[in-house]
Amino acid sequence: MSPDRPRRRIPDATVSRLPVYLGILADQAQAGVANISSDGLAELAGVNAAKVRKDLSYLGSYGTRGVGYEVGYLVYQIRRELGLTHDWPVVIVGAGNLGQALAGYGGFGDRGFPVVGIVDVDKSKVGSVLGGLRVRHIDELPQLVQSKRINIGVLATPPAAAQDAADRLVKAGVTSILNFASVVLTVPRAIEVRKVDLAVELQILSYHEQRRAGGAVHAVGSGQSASA
Amino acid sequence: MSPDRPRRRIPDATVSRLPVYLGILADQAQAGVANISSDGLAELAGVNAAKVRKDLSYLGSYGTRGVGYEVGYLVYQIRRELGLTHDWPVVIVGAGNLGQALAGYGGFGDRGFPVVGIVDVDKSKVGSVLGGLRVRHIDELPQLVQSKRINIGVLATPPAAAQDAADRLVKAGVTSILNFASVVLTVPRAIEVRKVDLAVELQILSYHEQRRAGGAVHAVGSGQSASA
DNA sequence: TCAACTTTGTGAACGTGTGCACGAGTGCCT
DNA sequence: AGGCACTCGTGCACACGTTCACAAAGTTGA
Repeated sequence: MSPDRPRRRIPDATVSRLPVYLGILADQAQAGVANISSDGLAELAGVNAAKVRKDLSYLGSYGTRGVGYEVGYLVYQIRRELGLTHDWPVVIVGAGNLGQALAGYGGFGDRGFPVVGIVDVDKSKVGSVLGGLRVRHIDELPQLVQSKRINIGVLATPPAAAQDAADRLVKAGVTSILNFASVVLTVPRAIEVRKVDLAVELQILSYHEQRRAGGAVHAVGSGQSASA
Repeated sequence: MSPDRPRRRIPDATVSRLPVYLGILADQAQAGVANISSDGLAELAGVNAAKVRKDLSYLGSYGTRGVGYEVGYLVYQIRRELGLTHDWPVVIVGAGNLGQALAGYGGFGDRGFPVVGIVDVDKSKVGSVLGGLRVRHIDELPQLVQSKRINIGVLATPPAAAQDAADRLVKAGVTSILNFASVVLTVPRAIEVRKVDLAVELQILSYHEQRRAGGAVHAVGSGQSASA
């Protein structure tokens, strides 16, 4: 089966949209929709239809001209390409405010990323239970990563501790890191890091607010008329 | 005041890096560093030096050739351009797992985005106190936004409730939304939305992991061979 | 003062991403 | 069967972002 190897490189921009398509398509499948056009999917995803077609063309997955794409098949193809055919266990480093919330957040396991461990340096936190998981000491990280075959680490420490935690994750054998700390990490080239920084996001919004205020002025005080 | 209007448009890519530079520069200032070269800043930010110079050139802020940039002045300029010369109060919608964590997370207020309100539809949650703030009912949103002059809303509801919450935020007068729900929001064009989606980030990491496992190999092998 | 050295600011080339426009299949209806 | 309506796949042009390379401008030291 699958004699064709869709081993082409997929552009980063496309990779970051595939999960969005996947979510929408899964919803549609749930709702009993069998087929969807690039136009329909584009509308639901808030993007251009041509972009959807081009994105999907990288999958080697074929739609049917005149009809559209078969939702189920597309879901399968995207899952396959994203490596979602099996679960990816993750470990959370940092059992503070954010770490606790992430551990308790159901959205991870549901999506194929079960949290199988949570560690912290602070020994006073070790032993407490979060989201059904006992917090362990960070020294147990290598053992944990090995035994549970963990590839992905979630970094939820304070900024000051982030680099050390990242080093430990890498040394333990993790190859991808999702970094919530407001810090630029230094890691070996082979390690994939994605940063989620709330402060940065807010500051970008602030930029636009400030620009709005300074730019299209003399609407300063009063309310905004909402449209549509 | 300010006879110079640096009113050029700043590219999106640059805007999203300015907060990173700002964080680093603030640290440097704290540490007593007076000047920094584009090279030095680039290294700390993990980017190319030419990029740093081009980014900073959009500020109209001038470095000194042969010396570099004055850290304090740069901090001031970036803060000014990002609109961080005053606080931006924010309201959190959704007092669930994530909303609670965000409310308790100190990083917001510290960075100039004090959480001045948190609301939820669920009346059983109304009245409880999170991070020193009483949870109010979402019906009080318009009043809250008006009285506290809130421009930025943080959406931390379950996916199903997100669009309704967004509509309410917009109607209440909020003009920027930070969306943590895994949903594509439909809002008036004038509203600025930024999405933070943990599931998407993890799926992107998964793609790279999967590629790592399948790519280097020529193990055309059937099904999925567990890797590593 | 002058020469050697450092570092900025930016023009130009290159690479990536986006969107249009249209040829080429596919299904439906007569 | 043939024509029509629909929708995919993609070549092409354009916009945006990144990086190089170098002149201009400054500093330092003799």
